[in-house]
Amino acid sequence: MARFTHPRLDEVQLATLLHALADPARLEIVRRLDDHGRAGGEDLACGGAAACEIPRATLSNHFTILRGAGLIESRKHGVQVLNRLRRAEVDARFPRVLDAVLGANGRSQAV
Amino acid sequence: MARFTHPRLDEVQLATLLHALADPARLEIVRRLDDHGRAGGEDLACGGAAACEIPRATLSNHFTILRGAGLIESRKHGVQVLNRLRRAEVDARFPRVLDAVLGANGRSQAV
DNA sequence: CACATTAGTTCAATGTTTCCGAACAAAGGA
DNA sequence: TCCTTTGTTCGGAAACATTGAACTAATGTG
Repeated sequence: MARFTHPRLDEVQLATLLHALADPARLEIVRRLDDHGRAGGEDLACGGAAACEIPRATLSNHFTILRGAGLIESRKHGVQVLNRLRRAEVDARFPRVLDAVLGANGRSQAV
Repeated sequence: MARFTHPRLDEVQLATLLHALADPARLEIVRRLDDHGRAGGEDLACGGAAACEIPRATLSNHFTILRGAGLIESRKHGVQVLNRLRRAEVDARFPRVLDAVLGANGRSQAV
């Protein structure tokens, strides 16, 4: 189990970020991490950040993609892996994109 | 050659929109259509909206994806197909998303 | 300490998308 | 009529996503 690798955000392309967000499950994960972060909560484990119907192998893959896009940072903590949104860094690199994507269709509108 | 079908934007999911934007070639097409629209220009033919190195079959596919995401409207005009960005409709459905995506990495920053 | 449990990862098979050359179609010219 | 230009469609190869099963690592528990 290799340690996680997190890209610097200036290495991340816009298309990569958008691709990571272009999936309902991953969008949901990012939303939960964002909500959780705003509420001042601790980082979320993979299981807690996603809907439970998703198979674990698939989930693991989703988190890998989110990491690769610079969207989340993961660290091991006991049995679990805790994740947090790299909000500030993403905002600095792609201003307003996360706000728009999360806000535009946050909870107010039908998806 | 069937007539093009354009979805209503309330039928389009955020993930679908993001997926359509999550490709450098398509992002480039959308940027050009946007620039062109802002400049008050006529609609752009498929060929004119994209980098010429892309094979035509691939291009055609890109345009199909953009249409399916509600991002562009296409109409036949002689031999060519003219395209325009459905800016107002996309903005109404997903406020700020296009602005952020096009603006955040428009021409000022390195991609 | 041995054994079980829990949370994720890796592997491998399968399924789905994407890419693109080649053949095709339709609209104008020459 | 035949040629050219602009896209589309087809079909096979390549790339990517999904997921069950086997695995690993941390941490209980008897």
